[in-house]
Amino acid sequence: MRRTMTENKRKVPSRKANQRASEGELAVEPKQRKQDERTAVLSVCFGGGRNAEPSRRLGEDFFTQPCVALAKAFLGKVLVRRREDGTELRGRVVETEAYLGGEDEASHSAGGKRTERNAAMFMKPGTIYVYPIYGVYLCMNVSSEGDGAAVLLRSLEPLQGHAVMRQLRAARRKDGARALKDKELCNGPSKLCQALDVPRHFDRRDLASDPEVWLEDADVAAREGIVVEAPRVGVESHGEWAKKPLRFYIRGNACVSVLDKAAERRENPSNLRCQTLCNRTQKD
DNA sequence: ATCGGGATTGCCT
DNA sequence: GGCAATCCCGATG
Repeated sequence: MRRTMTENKRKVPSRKANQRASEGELAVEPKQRKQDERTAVLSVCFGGGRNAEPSRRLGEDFFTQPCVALAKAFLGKVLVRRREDGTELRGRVVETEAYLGGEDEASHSAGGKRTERNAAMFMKPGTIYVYPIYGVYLCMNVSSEGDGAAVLLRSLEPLQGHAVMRQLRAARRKDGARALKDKELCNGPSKLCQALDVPRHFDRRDLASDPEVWLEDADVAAREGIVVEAPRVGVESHGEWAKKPLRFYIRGNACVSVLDKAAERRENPSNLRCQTLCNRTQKD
């Protein structure tokens, strides 16, 4: 079998490692847990901490809006992952991309193309679309209004569960590699899937009603003027659609995966800075 | 059955 | 900042 021959040589995580990472065998060391709790307290302070509220979960109505509007609306909201042991992992969405379907050549659903893989893109708004990329990684999208349209989640600012996230991410890295900084835990579409333990089989689930993953409203919303609009990442080969500003991120947030300085200057020449939770609590 | 490319990441220079 | 790793999916014959 070819796989067993190459298994040992791989630098990228083996299938076994992936499985391990998603089964939650990883113990959290006491030291890290302590740090985790401290950060969680910070989040509550800065975030407003209205925990008494019945539920901040966003429902179907939220997801039922046009793709670009939803991609922007996602910014500042909090993605929550509840694992089997009850652990809740939280991250603020700081970077998204809109994939419109139809005319959008960079979309998996370009030209209305519908396959087994991308079926979730055509399902009701709020449906999760998880697909594998480059053989080893996953990306998570959420269906919006519009046929075949979906929003790619690109980056999160970790808010709760840093230690678990770090474990999940480290499981796929070289032994002895340096520990990841907080801002590196979820600063990429596949990194956030690893850190929040979002598995492939979440594909076609409903973000509005699923018990293991949901989206929460937050007190710190992305305000007008702090959202940068830039071309999407990694779609270079898709002609004029590659240039359209369909990527959105929170200006100044340290957890954004790829900055576009030119776009930032274009939108606000005065070099405005936005301090968000991430910047204040990141130590690097 | 086979083939080509990809909404990425991590490691090395 | 370059580039290899790695394999699934969809297209094609």
